[in-house]
Amino acid sequence: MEYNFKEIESNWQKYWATNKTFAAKDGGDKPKYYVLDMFPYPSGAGLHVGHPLGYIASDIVARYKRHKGFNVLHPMGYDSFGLPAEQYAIQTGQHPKITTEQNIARYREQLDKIGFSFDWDREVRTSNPEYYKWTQWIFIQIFNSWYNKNSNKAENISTLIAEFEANGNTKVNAVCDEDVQSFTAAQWNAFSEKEHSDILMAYRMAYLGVAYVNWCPQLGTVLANDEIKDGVSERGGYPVERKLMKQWSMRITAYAQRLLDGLDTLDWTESLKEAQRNWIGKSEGTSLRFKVIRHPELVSGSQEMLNQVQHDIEVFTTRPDTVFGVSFITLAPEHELVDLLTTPDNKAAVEAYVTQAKNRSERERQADINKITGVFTGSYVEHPFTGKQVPIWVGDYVLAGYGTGAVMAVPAHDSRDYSFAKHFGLPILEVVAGGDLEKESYDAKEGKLINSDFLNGLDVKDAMKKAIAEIEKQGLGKGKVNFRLRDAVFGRQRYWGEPIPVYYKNDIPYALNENELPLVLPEVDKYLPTEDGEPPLARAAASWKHEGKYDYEHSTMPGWAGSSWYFLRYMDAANGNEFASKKLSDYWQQVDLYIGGSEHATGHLLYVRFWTKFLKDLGYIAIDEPAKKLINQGMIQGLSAFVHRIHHSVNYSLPDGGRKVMPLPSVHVSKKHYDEFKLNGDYKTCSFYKEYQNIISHRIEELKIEEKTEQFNDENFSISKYNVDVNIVDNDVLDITKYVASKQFNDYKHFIYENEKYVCTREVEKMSKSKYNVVTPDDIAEKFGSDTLRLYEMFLGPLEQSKPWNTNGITGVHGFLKKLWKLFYGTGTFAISNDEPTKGELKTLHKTIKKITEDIERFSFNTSISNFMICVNELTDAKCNKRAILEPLLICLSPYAPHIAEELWKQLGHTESISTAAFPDFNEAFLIDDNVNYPVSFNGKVKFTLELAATLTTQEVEAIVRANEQTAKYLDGKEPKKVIVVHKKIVNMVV
RNA sequence: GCCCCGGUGGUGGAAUUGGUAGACACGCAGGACUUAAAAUCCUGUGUCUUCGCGGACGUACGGGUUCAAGUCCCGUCUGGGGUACCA
Repeated sequence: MEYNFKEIESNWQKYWATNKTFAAKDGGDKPKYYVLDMFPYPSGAGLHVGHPLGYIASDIVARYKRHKGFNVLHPMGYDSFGLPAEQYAIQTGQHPKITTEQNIARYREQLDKIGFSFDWDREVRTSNPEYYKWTQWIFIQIFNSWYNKNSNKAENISTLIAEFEANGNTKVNAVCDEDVQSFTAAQWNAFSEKEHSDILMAYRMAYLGVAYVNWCPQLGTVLANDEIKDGVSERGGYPVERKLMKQWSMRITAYAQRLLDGLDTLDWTESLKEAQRNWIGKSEGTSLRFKVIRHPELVSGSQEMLNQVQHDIEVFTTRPDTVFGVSFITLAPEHELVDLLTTPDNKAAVEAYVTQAKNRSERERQADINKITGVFTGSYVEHPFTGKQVPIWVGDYVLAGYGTGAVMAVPAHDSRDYSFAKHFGLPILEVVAGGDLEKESYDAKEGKLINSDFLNGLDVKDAMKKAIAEIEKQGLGKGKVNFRLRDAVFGRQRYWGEPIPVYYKNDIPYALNENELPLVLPEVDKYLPTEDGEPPLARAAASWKHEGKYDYEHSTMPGWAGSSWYFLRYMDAANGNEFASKKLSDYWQQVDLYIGGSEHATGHLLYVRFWTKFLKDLGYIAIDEPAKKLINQGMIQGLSAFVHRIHHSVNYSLPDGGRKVMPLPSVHVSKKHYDEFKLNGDYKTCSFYKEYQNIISHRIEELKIEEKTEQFNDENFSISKYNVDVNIVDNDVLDITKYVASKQFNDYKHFIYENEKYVCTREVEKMSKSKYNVVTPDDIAEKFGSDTLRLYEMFLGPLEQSKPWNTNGITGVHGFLKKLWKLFYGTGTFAISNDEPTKGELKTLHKTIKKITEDIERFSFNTSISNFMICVNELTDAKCNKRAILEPLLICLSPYAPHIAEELWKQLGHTESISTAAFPDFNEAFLIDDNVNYPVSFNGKVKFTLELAATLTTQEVEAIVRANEQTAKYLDGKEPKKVIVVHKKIVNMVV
């Protein structure tokens, strides 16, 4: 019987689904293991061959762990809210729910074909009200929380209110807005409800606040920093501008330090942890206040202005050691003191500058990042140590949102300050020796301090300590830590997302009660903003109001809301009373292995860690990191194929004196000819010229007859390349029949071959429809079967590495499966022997068990495929069809190629799925060799090998090698200086 | 600019702890079977040199440590990814 993969695979897929073979048990004696793939967004294009790469790897681990006696949780679901479905809805008017369902159905069909061992009973969809009910519930918990710096935890807001009622806010140590006023208990108790709400808002972990946001007009929504790439939106590539807006945000910054510290406990790749560290961006330094010098013209102003001018300018610096090098202060254009400090002479210039700077979009700002702009305010501060006057400038290289929005500029030791100073001719004061300030600033944190009063002679490190001590002693500021991480904007002005469970009564936002959840996404007539710019939810029917009268919040949650806790829902997917019961989340704990793309480094993977820590703080779960181990699978790029077509026309004279240009028949040339032409440029000297001439000469002869002319000149010759569908290219060779049959290329039927084949050129590009280089898993499964697809995707190379999809080697793995099949069906019918295996056969088997186990444990799937091949090659050579060998081998193979393994397992007489079989134990005894093949080298270069008994001691080995006749040849009569014998490894003689 | 990860035959890649570089697979060449093709099987295949035995070279480049380096150290080049006025 032939290896009929189609029948085998569809049979077993049905069997697994019917018997719920891979349903996880919520408890039991077995240890648990949780393998998770990153949540897919079901896009309209379906899966291409790159998507399943990680799923195959995680499936191998899941199946392997089952064999190893673990209770495995391996679920799958869909992150089904999102922009593409909504954009499509706007264009077509079709409800995003419908598109989403269609896309999910297509995904499911494709996933099922690959034979994954998912527990589909636990499937979740973020757009499902039973799911987003709990996303909303978590939002409410976050809304009802504040961050207590004393306990270093999020706590219920009631503990904060109790504190306010007892002591006001003077003793509270909380993460909150910068500008909270202090109040006493008496004041608090006298405040109105609105005032209470406003004050609490400054402390809530989910809060409504005014902030600069990234506004994307084309998408009609705000975006988070991680949703913007190169100044344009990640989805769609539209421009983004800065806009001051009232927005729901999450106080993720409260967790900055814990998010940073937690990384050290995680088994994630270093590059991913680095990316998060950079994104969190911790920097240690000090705050420092500069006293503003009263400018006579400003002093004569109003009393109010006078009071405000007495404000100090506070800066944040990581280089307090360079304080004597300060030669000016720069404020961000948005800095609140800019107006007040600007003298009348400078008013016009400053106002113009500030307006222009504020209106610049993110993209413009990035485009002329090297353009230095700024303006002088006319005011000065006093240097805290020297008492000298230091001018105050405004410059947009200073960011309003970071630190205090003001910097002390030390041009000698900061490259940005340096450029600014050079451009505007400001002084550059050297305070750390070692640089050449004519050329550039000296930013390195090493060297001795000079020109710095009490810091002179100190190293940078010591100077920093001393400077901070002095600043603190004089009350000018204090040591401080700053993070680059910003609070996460949580509202989106879009339709297709979770409604934020909040309503407004008398302009005060209230969270819904838990028993009012879910707040179901209402129907709307159009998926666009309203005429006055309100989000689409404002289009909902007039009855969509809380208690029939109060407006609900009109913005929806961002894409990352639903994916920030989905790993918990899988633990208890059907629970209608809780997001997940404590009992089950205690049982499943955290994800043991998480596989997904590195593009989520600073988005999803940061948010999910944030929510996990939050839920832990409130005692809902026991763990504070979502995933212990994480692997980033590499991207699979497309490998485009090109054909090369000659464009050739001749320009000739007609007998009547006129001229005419006539194109010649278009001819395809194979890769070799194209390369040759590219190299020498003159087609007439190329090797294909003769053949080409044969093709076109007919046409030229015809022209001669038609037009009665012989004068051809001004030839125009070029070769261009065209994308050709990669699915009709096999090992770079074009299937001419299919190519000619394809509509697009119908007209060009002339080919110049090489070795009777048409060879395409190839290039690595992104996989996309327009480049004709998309390969779907369906195509491969159809042609070779899913087991081949699974093996081949793994065989391609290390999981983490990015690589182009190239089917050149796929026949190799397919051949391997056929060869395996032949071990059982060597004679044409199923034949298996119950004989005792030989020593050699046992060695082959146990070598394989050992390698496969090691390979899976270190996620090196490509090498395990090679090891299987070696094993089957050896067993084929030994003509081995013994049950004692083949049965354990099938179990080893079943995580990789489950369908064929199940089928042969059944043929062997088993009635239960192979997935229930225990992984074979490896026995060292079968691997011990009697002999060792010692390579003998001279000066490190191997010259010959000697097969010696393994029991020999190093001394004995040395004696034998010395006595060997070949050794004498290489020693040439000399005594070796030294002989190194590494037991069972190598012999090296130094001559 | 800064940070991270790479660079090994014609190709994908292997070499897990410093111990025979190139496993396995593709491709290519030759052969067997076949009327023929497909499929299958066998042999060879890093480069240079030699009729052959053999010899020399060889893991981006230049140095170093070591009996021994793809592997460790220093410097350079180069590809990919992340990030960017974050004070």
